[in-house]
Amino acid sequence: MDNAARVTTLAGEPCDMSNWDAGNCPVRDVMNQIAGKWSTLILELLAQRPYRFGELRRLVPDISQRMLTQTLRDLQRDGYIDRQVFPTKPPSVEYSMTELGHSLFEPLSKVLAWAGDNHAAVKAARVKFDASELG
Amino acid sequence: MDNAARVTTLAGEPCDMSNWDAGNCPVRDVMNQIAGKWSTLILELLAQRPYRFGELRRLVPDISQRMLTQTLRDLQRDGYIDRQVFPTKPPSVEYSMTELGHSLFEPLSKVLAWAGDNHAAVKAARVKFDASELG
DNA sequence: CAGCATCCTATGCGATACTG
DNA sequence: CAGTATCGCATAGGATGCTG
Repeated sequence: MDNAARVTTLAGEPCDMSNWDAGNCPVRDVMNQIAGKWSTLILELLAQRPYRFGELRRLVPDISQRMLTQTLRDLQRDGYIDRQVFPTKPPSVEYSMTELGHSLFEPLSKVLAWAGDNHAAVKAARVKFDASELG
Repeated sequence: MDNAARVTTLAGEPCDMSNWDAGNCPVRDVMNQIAGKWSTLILELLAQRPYRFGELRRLVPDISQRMLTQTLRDLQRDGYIDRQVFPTKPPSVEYSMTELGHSLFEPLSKVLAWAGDNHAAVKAARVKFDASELG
């Protein structure tokens, strides 16, 4: 086995790094989506309960409706959330998390919790690093 | 309490969404870094054992040395990895994961494992979604 | 209400060349 | 070997206006 081209990941899965393009490597293919600027926030909200488009917009005030639409579409495309249209007048659209989404959010929520618990340590590391960069 | 501006996240932490800029929201501040194209890959490698710059370069053949340098610097800045210079000739630099990095990688590795386990389901969801977009 | 279309800017990232 | 410096592109994302 060519050690320079193939490595065993901690997840226990061999991953051919000479072909680690986004479509071929599960890690990169999946992470690329949830790595978006707003994806984790939307997932965190929809993990609690379904929300309508306008509710999400109000809950995340600094998102443009362009990005909200696009993020929801991408998450729906990957199977994490469902989109249900109520043909009322005016129409209303409700987004909810799928089973696949919940199963992703289970480990993901641990990372988000880690971020909350260790944000101070990370910020402290940055200050220290930036200080040592001077002089 | 203004429900439109404040919500309780699943992590159990109130997060003022009217001020959810990257520097203020732990989730966004931490995720923004590990969301980079190469961060999770480098973390996955360094979680196993320390590596030198050139080794990482060979293990991830399609990364430019510019991005490898920048990714390593960013991860070091956030306190996830250490950089030790051996003043040999030619010099050699070894990167290793810190305790903070390992504590982050513990939950993160679960997400990466999820990606490996559910990559097929995600790809299937995409095919289904794209098909329903036509006609 | 829940979008889509258009335009524009910021920047992540790659390619190439040079250095202690 | 392990970087830095410069250039250039592709795309993520924001602002604004229009629609069923």
